[in-house]
Amino acid sequence: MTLTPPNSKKPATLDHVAALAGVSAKTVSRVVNRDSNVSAKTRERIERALRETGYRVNQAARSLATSRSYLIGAFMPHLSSFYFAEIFRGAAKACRQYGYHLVLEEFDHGAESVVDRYEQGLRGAHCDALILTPPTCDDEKLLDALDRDGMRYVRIAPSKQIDRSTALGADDRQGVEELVQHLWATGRRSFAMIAGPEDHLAATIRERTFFQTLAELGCDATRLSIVRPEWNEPIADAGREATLRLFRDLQQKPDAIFAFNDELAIGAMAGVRELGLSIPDDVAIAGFDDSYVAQLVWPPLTTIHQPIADLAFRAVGIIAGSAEPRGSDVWLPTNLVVRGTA
Amino acid sequence: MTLTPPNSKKPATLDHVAALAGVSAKTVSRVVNRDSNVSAKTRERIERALRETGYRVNQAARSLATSRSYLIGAFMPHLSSFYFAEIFRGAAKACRQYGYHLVLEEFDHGAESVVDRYEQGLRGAHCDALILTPPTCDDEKLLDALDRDGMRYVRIAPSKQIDRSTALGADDRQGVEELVQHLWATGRRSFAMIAGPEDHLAATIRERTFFQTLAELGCDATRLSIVRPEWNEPIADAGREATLRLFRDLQQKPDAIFAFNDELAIGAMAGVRELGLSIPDDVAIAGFDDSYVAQLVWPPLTTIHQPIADLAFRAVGIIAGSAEPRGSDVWLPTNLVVRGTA
DNA sequence: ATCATGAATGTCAGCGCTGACAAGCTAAAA
DNA sequence: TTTTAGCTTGTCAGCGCTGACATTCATGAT
Repeated sequence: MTLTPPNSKKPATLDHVAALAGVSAKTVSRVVNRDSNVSAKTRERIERALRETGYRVNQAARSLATSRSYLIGAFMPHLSSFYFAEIFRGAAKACRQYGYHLVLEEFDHGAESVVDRYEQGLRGAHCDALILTPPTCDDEKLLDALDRDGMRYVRIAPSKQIDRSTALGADDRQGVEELVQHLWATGRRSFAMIAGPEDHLAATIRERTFFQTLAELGCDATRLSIVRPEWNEPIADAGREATLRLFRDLQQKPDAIFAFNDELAIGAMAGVRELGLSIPDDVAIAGFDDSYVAQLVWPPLTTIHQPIADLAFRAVGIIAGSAEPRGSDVWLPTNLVVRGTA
Repeated sequence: MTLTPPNSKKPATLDHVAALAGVSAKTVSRVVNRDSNVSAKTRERIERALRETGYRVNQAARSLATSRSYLIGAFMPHLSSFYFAEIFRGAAKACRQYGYHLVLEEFDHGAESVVDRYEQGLRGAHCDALILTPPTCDDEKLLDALDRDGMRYVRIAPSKQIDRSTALGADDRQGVEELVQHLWATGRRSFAMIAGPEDHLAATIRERTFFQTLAELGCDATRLSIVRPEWNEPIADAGREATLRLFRDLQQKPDAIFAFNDELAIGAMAGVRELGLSIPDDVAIAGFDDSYVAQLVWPPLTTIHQPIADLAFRAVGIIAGSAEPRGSDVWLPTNLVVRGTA
C-alpha cells in the first residue's frame, strides 16, 4: 500500500485513513457506512483519523462497487412553471435528507420525444430511479423503455395505468368541494369552469367534483357551464380568451369562475376586467395550485392548495426506502385558500 | 475474460462488445470516445457490435478511472423564483449539449450556511464544477472552501471580488438607458426607483444608470427619488408598501416608477391602484428581468429583459470547454421590452 | 530487399470501494 | 478445561473503464 504524502493535494482514501488509524480499509469502510459490529474503541480511533484526513467518500468508486449511484433523475420541461419549481424543490429537499442527489434533464415537451431524452441523457447518468410527473408520467413508450432497462421510477399524479408503478397524487376532490361550499355560501349561483387538458385525470376529477357538488347543493343545471381553452402559450392568455368567449356565448352570465389552474384563473381575471366587471363583486374567480403568482396579482387569487413539493418529497422517500411499497401509494389532501377573488 | 450470456439482464460492458467485434476492449473504448487512430473497417465493426449489445458507458467506472464525473452542481434556493428557474433551464440545456448532468442542491438562504450545504451535500456528489449565482456567488467563505478543495466554479453576476474567478453577467446599463429614453420620450418627467438589495452590484448599477441618464436628459433633480423596500416575503408586498410610502412622503408625486425587479414592480402596480391611480395613464411602471409573470399581470408589465438562461448556458459551456478562459469573461446585453405599463 | 516511420491495436495495472468469505478473538456454555 | 457461538477484524477479488506503454503492421524511402 503506497500512501500519498499527507501534504498532497489528492483527497484521502480509505487506505490513508486506515493506515493512520492502524486498521484495515474495510474496517474504515464499516465505520463510514455505519455498520454495526465495530468496537467502540476502534470506531473512535477511526473517526478521529477520518476527521484528521478530511476523508470524503469517492462516489464513483462506491458506485462501481455497489452499482448504485445515489442519483435520482427527473425531467425538467421547457417552460418554467410553478408546478415544476415546486416538484424540484420538494425532491431536492428529500434528496438532501436521504443522501441522494437530484439530476435534472432538460426536456422540451412537444418538440422532442421523452424516450429520446431518456436514452440520450438521463440513462447515461445512471440514476438509481426517476421521478416522473405529468405529462411524462403517462408516456407509455417511456414507461416501456424504463421497464426494459429495469430502471425504477415513481410517478406523480399519473392519469393512465395507475397501477403500473408506485404512484402518488393529491386528492383534488377535497379542495374542490371546499371551494364549492364557499362559493355557494357567499351567494354565488351561476358557475362556469375553465377546463384543463382532456387527457389529464386530475382535470376530469376537478370538473366532475365541481359540477356534482353544485348539483347536490341544488344548483340549477342551466346555470352551470364549462369552456375548454385553446392550449397556447402563455397560458394566461388562453384563460383570458376562454373567459371572453364564455361571456359572449352564455345567456346566463356566471358570477363565479373556477379555473383548472392559477394561470388560467389569472387570465380569467384579465378577461373579466376587460368586460368592465369587478372582482370579486361581480364575478368570483378561483384557481388551483396555490402558486406563488396567486399572491402577486391584485386582488390576490383565491385558489386550492395542493402539496406539490410534498408529493415530490415523498416520491424520493419511497425511492430511498429501498423497499418498493406498492400498496402504500400516497394520496395527499388539498384545501381551499381564500384570498381576494372569491 | 468471462462473458455474461447474451440474454442476461446485466448491461453490456466494453468486454462484451469487444468479444463480439473480435477486438480488445481498449479499441472499443477508443471508438466510444471518438479517438482517432481507429481504422474505418474496425470502427464500423465495433459500431455494429455497440448497437447490437445496446452498450452504454458506465459512468461510475469512467469516473473512477478518469476522476471526472461529468456532473455540474448548483444551489437551489428555497424560494421558487423566475430567476432561478431560468438559471436551471439554461444550465440544463447546456449540460445536455455538452454531455454533462446538472445536480441541484437545496439551499435555504438565511436559514443555513452555504458552506455547510456544500460540505454536507454537493461536495459528496463529486461534481466537476459548480455554478454560483447571487447570493451564494458572493459568499467568501464558500469561495474559500471551494478553493481549498480545488473545486472549480463559475460565478454569475458576482458583486464582490469579481476577478477571483471566471465570471459572467449582464450589462444592465444598456437596458436601463433604453428604458429611460422611452420614459422620457413618452413625456414622463418625475421619476422614482424602488431599489434592490444594497450589497448587490447589479442593483447599484441599475440605480446609478437610471438617475445619471435622466440627469443627462436634463431631468430636474427635485423630481428624482428612490425608496428602499423592506425585504420581506412575498416580495411583491414589499414593492407595494414601498410604493405607498413613496406617494405618502413625496411632494412631487412620480409619474414613472422603475423597480429593481418584476416582482417589486408588480407590487408597485397594486400600490398605485390602491391609490386610485391608473396604469399607465397616471403612472408608468417598469420592472427588470422580463420574468414570465410580467405577462401574467394586467396590463402586462413593461420590463427589461436579461438573458438569464443564456448566462447559465454559457457558464456550463465554459466548464465543459476544459480550458479556463479567464480573459473571456462574458457580459451579455439587456434590452427594454415595452408592454402595457409604460 | 531493408529500414525507418507512423498508424492501428493490444496489454495491463489500477482508480477507490465493497461483498463474500476467512480468521482471530472473547466469553459463555458444557 | 474445552467447546461453541458470536463478535470483531482482515483478505482479496473485482466492479468497468482508461492511461501509459508495448507491440504489430503497413507504407514509402533508401
